[in-house]
Amino acid sequence: MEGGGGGGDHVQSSGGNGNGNGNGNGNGGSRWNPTKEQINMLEGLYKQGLRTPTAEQIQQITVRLRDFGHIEGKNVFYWFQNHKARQRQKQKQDTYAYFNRFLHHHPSPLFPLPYQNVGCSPCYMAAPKNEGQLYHHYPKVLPIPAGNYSKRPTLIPGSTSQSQRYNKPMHKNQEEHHHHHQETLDLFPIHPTGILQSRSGRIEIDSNPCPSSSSDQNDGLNSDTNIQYPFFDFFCGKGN
Amino acid sequence: MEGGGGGGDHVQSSGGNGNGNGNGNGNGGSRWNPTKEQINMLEGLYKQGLRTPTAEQIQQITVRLRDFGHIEGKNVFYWFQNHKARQRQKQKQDTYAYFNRFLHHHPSPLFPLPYQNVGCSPCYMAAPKNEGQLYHHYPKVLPIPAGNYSKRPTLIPGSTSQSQRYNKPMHKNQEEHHHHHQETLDLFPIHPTGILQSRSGRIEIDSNPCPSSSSDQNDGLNSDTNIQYPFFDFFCGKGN
DNA sequence: TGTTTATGAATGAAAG
DNA sequence: CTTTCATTCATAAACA
Repeated sequence: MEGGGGGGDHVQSSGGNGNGNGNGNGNGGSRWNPTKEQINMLEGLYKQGLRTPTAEQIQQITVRLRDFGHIEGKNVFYWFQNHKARQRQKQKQDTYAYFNRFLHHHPSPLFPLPYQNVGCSPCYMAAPKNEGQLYHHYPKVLPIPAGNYSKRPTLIPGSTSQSQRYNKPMHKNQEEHHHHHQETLDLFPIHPTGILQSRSGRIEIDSNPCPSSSSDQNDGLNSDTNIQYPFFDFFCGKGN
Repeated sequence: MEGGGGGGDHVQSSGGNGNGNGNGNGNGGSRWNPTKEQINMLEGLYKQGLRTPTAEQIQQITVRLRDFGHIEGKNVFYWFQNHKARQRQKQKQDTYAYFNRFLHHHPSPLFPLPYQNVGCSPCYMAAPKNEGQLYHHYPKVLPIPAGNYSKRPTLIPGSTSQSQRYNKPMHKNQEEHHHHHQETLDLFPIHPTGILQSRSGRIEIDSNPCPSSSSDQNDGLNSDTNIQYPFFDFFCGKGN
């Protein structure tokens, strides 16, 4: 939408065609190009209130829409994401314009002022420009005191006292604290020969060349599933 | 990776270093824009098994990557978070798609059987060039075909599952899967009156009275705007 | 056919 | 860790 907004109407004649999609088969690699039917259905769902379908819903929708042309789950997902975001964006502009007018010259009291909180809260209320929807958007609270990111000082459950986690992004201050110290040794040892055995924080140098736990799922789990001894390899440019 | 969409391919040959980032110094309002080298290194670490670096590791990595452009600890932190989450999402979607096909043979003359994988992994899913890799985890295949697949309505490459609790909380009893008449039932119910249950949070399958947990902050609409009961209307052509 | 608009895709950042 | 939001890139489609 950055384009600014024209009146474009992507009418794509997918009329009776099974798929107006160019990549229908060859998988051309191009991006998904929804057919008119698909768009219609998606919009219908959106209008009905669907905004963030779950994975299952997405699958179901995908299956349904597949009758009208090639489509994948991610297409549906992205469609909703984009549509929602752009609707919001549009509305934001409208809201802005609305207030703009309002602020400039106070019109008569008969215009549909959303609520009473005009100008009381830092957040702006969406203009009443609902397309006959049952809901309105934008309750959105204002940007918070953008302080530091570490709002969650909690250690990862299960993390050992020693292995401190990177709770949250910190201020750009402390990170550069130390200059190039040699503490990088742990992670980026320079000696090609040995693997360090000290486990700094989470890095765990395991002499075991083949950890059995490679379940992707648990990777973030508290266990030290991540064995990253080979770091030095990577950074030393010597794969092995 | 960045190639596809957002990241774009801003070829920022970070060669000259300095920083391919736009936010150089002026306070940089922009977000971090990783250089190719940075991405490569991060991916290398990821492939080596690093998934949730500790604060220290993040520091070290940051310092190292800084040679290739501006970067902060939080960038590294977020990168790993996102990368991991998205890898997982992909996997999930694949899983869904897989089962989806599995459950009901989709008779699509147009689509050859093997189109399963979403062709989206521009970068991260690069070819299996694990030369220096000691092990990689890409479970890709799903285990447990037995049934218990829907442990949680997670998402697709981004699908969103908000109120996951509603999805299928009643498995406890049935232990194993169940008859999926048609996965579409949830989304496209056929009952004529579906509109009763005001707010089923998300699409609700069986008459589970989901609590009014408005946990989802929603994408912007305040109330649980996602009312999707009328889906059937739409898809049945009756609603409106 | 070149320019503009609309929108699919991706991903950094952050909230929950 | 999970989910959502915002921003940006890339490109098909519409337009002149």
